[in-house]
Amino acid sequence: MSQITLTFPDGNTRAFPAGITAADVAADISPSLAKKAISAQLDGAHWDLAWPIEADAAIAINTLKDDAPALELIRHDLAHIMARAVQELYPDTKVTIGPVRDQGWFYDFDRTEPFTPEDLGAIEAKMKEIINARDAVRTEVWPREDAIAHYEKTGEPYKVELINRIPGNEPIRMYWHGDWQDLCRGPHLQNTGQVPADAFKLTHVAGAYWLGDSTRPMLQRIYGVAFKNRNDLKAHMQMLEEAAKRDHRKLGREMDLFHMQEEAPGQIFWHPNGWTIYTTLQDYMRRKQRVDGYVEVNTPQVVNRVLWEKSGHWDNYQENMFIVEVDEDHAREKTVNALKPMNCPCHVQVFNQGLKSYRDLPLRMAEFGSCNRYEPSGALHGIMRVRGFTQDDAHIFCTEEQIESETKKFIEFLAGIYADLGFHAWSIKLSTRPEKRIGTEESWDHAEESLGNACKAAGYDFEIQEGEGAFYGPKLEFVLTDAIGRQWQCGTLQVDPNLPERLDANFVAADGAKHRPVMLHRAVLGSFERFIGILIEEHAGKLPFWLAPRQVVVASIVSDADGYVNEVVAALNAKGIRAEADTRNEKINYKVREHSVGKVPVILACGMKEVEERTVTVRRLGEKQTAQATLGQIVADLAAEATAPDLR
RNA sequence: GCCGCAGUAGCUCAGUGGUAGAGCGCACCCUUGGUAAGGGUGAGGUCGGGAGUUCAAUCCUCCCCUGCGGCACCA
Repeated sequence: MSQITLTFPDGNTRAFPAGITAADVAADISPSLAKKAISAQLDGAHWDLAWPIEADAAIAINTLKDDAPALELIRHDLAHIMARAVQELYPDTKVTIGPVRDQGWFYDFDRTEPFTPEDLGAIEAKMKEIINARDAVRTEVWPREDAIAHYEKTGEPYKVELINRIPGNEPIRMYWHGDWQDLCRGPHLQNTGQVPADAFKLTHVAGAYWLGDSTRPMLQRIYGVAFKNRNDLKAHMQMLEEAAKRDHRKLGREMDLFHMQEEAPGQIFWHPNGWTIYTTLQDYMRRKQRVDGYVEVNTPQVVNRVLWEKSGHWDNYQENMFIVEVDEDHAREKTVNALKPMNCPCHVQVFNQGLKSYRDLPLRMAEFGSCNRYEPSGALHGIMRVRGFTQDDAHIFCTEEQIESETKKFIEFLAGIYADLGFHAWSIKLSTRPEKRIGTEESWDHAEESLGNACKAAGYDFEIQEGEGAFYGPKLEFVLTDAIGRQWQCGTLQVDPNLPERLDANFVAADGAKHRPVMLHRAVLGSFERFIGILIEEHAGKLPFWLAPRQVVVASIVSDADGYVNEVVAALNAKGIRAEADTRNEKINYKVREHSVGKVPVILACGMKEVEERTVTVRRLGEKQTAQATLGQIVADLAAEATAPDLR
């Protein structure tokens, strides 16, 4: 029998017979390791303990202490355990796929009856039984035809389809624990008992299309989360509670920011408090854009279909547009218009007015463009995904040679804004040419290279998303990470040579001839509506002072102080600070609680002592301690604090 | 759009085949209280919309609308 050499993490090497398993290697090291072992890394690849090793390799034995492989295996085997539990409880159920995902896994089932929340409890109990049975996991590589025949016999058509989709050179691996059987590439734990029985939870059921294809059957997907121990599970459940507390829909109601109602689904009724955030943010963005060399325009909401036909939206995007038909007097046919779903075609119209010279480029044309899109009903979500919204949109008309420098300039612009708004963790993704595309390979090469170079020149790394670009050009996406670790794609920059072509935009170059400009579609926030939703969740409603809709409440402790309270409010208002008086017939405890719950950053309390000394007692949101300040001092301090970051 | 679940007072929710209830909020009164809910009284509901079953529907059935969780979508 031939020998192989395995190298251990400490650098030692040993010879073993070829075909030895990682389990044997672990047992050879120590019986305790053999028991604790869950899998191995073989030349970096995740390797099942039971798989034979046929060649020289670097090997490391994983135990539950190794987070990544441990969680991977726990979640993966729980998917199988859940599928077995489901089939034991509901034998008419057909299994499909069940991958590891996020903090857990899901498994899709085909069953006529819907799963109920009570069913989840029963499934969870059955899973615990299976774990406690400590059934050994066994896998075998089968010939493809045998596996297909097996699943045809057992009535699992989805498995047959999966096998047919596995590339020909890959082994068909059959999996068992107990008598239950599944198809799976592995690796797996040694037995079901290695899964912690108290660190997982089934979370919810939802519909999901087979293979993610909306033309295929809708399956039932059960989601679960799993960790290495009970405490981690508990921490995860607490994180979910925290996210629920931060939900902008809940805070929006509590802080009286906005509401939505069924006569206008996907559109927002902004209340005074919410609109204050909106306009404060918009004023800030407008100042930033002016400083950065943008011109601002405003273009029509309702535009005849003729323009949308020229721009290509009518063909490609019609089902997402609000169509407005107008029956004009004596007209044979109704005039057909659409609410603009985006601003770019209108911006080209502005560009096309008059003759443009190369000296006009780059031309940075911004609009806080109100757009309406008929989003699918299932996509709507609070103010994050709506049908009526305003983008911080701009189009940079430039030459191909200017793409790189304009992109670099934009990245720096965006970085400054994210920093001002308190977002320090963000990353860039570069989406490259998709399979279905227009344009020459040379222009794609140049555009992709320009975007990549611009990132590097600005000092940022980027991740490539192969084939994810738009059909007309590559794009950058800017992704924020929020306070509780969630990611939000906000900023974007897309290279577009297509629309100038379709709408016949041109400029006179130095050679005296007409040339086609390139458009860079770009946004920093994305939409104000969505970004404000993100801000609310990021700060759990406790917005920075300059953005807070109600910045200060001045509260009287006794009614004899009411006059002085009004004087303090007037002094603050005179400096542009959003301050209100609370002179209601309530105790100071009550007022403090109410305004704390309402996320007012500063409460100034005034009793007779303050009236006599012409001071205020300052209480900051989230702080138990109070401080004294003179009236003049607090007005000056808060005025400084209320200044937007770009004006400091 | 698809699958599932839900819709009762401004908010959070309970409830019943015989036309509804709590807490908070709101209004008024008492109370002038020093940093997260002082006390009392009162007003407030076409039980999401429509149709059906029934002597009788907020409750049962069907259709629609909206929301929630996913999926698909996000040019």
